[in-house]
Amino acid sequence: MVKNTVQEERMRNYFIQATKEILRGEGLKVVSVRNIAERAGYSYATLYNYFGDVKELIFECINDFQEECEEFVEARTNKSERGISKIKDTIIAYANFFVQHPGIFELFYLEKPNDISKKQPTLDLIYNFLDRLTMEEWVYCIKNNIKKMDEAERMKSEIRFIIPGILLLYLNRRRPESYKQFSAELNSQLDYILHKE
Amino acid sequence: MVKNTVQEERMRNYFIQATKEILRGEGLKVVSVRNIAERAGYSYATLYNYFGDVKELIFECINDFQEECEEFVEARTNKSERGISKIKDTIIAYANFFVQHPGIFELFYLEKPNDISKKQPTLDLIYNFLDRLTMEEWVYCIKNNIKKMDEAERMKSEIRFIIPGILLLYLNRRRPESYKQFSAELNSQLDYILHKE
DNA sequence: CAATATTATTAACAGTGTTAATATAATAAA
DNA sequence: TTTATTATATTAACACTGTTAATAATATTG
Repeated sequence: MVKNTVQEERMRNYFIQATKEILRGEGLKVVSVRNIAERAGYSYATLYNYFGDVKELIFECINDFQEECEEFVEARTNKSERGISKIKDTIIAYANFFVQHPGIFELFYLEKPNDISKKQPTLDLIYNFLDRLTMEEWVYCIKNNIKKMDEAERMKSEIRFIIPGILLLYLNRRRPESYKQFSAELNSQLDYILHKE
Repeated sequence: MVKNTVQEERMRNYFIQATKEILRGEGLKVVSVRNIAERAGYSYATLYNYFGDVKELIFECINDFQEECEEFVEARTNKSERGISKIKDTIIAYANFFVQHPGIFELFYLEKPNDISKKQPTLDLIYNFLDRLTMEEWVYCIKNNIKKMDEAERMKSEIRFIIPGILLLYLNRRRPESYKQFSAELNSQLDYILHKE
């Protein structure tokens, strides 16, 4: 029984890895049951022995990608000056991760699960992801009297919405048109949000 | 030649109206070539005599829906107190339009055209839509020294990103979980953005 | 080794967008 | 008015999509 579960988990992982490869490379639009299965080395119907439907499989990738995103951000901010400066760098790194992997942005924010109620924990992870990435530094800021607690909360909630917003418009609507403009806009927004009052 | 163009425009409109009906009712996921054509009273292949592909047709609906949204907002704000108060009401009405028509939100912000370069004017319309809806009141605010020009610009650009962001998370990720919470969050964000400094 | 239970595969169904060949309708010329 | 031409609409077909049921292959147990 235990052994069975291990094998089952292994199989699930083959499909998850295959899906991740396609998502990272060609993007969400070329993710298909037959496509995934071929890359995993199995028939398309085999997939249904391990996942209820293809959306379930696709959403499984979110956890893995969050870890990758975390590493990506970590690698780009570990030398940042502590406090607001590091928070800003973290958010910029977070945004750049999605600019480099627009397919993952689609997965995180655009793709709808078949049964949204079943994916509540995953949706919560997405919603609170930036909070989690910056939490340590916010604590640092409050402890060192750089920001007050309610001030920090306000900024966090503003950032929670503005980052998906600016990414949505840039990645999905090409506004602003160039990365340079996007980057400048993001920088300006963050400076304003983080330094006011 | 002229007559021909008129008829052609009439035909295009049959398909556009059919598409709009489906979008408003069942949403983007049930929009299909055969579905649209049936509702328009034509065969599915006829559609391709008037539109290059189905995405082109779908994007044609954006103009019409913008007008509807404008009327929706107008009807809900014509008695608002002029100035910041009316700007806030306008933005809330704008958001509520999409809450009541999530399919139209998908169309405006989520759906990707086949050839994004061909849809630049439409994408610009979307990007500047809220600006257009609030422009008159911003002018009013500046003229009456309620806000300075650069202050107003900052607020406009903040709103440009935060509104799609909060709508994206609520409509696509069910965060926050209830409309009441969403509404409170939106209200709080707007108060903060519009009244600071 | 034989019987059973698991797991993987193929075939099929109902969809999707799109194109080419065909049928129908409207127009122009005789 | 009848014929020839052109424009428009329709059906058939192709290559996809997700999903399920029946079948084939494999592994496990008696």
